[in-house]
Amino acid sequence: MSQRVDRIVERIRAIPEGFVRTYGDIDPRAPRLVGLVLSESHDPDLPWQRVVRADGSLAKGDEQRRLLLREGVPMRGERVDLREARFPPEL
DNA sequence: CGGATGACGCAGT
DNA sequence: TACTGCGCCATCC
Repeated sequence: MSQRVDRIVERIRAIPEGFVRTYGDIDPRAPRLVGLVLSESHDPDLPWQRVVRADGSLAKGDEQRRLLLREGVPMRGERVDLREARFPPEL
């Protein structure tokens, strides 16, 4: 796989429990690729539920919502409260 | 070598 | 807030 994909996987792995990051935080130039990687990966150690859209909405609906609530991620309705739960993007 | 396609982002309306 | 259009990058055809 490309090193770009490796970087994406690394960054997803690095998201701590109770926090989330957006597709754009993980790869600003290719957010859609982030989604593709997640959809293809079957790795149980990849915390896929911690990757959300830029507005806090969830790509995987209810299941994702349950998992996030279970690890204490603050929600506002159907979306994650990013002001509280966003893990800082690297500069 | 185009063209379409995704767990998307952003600006404009 | 919702919807639209266009940009983005690796892949697949």
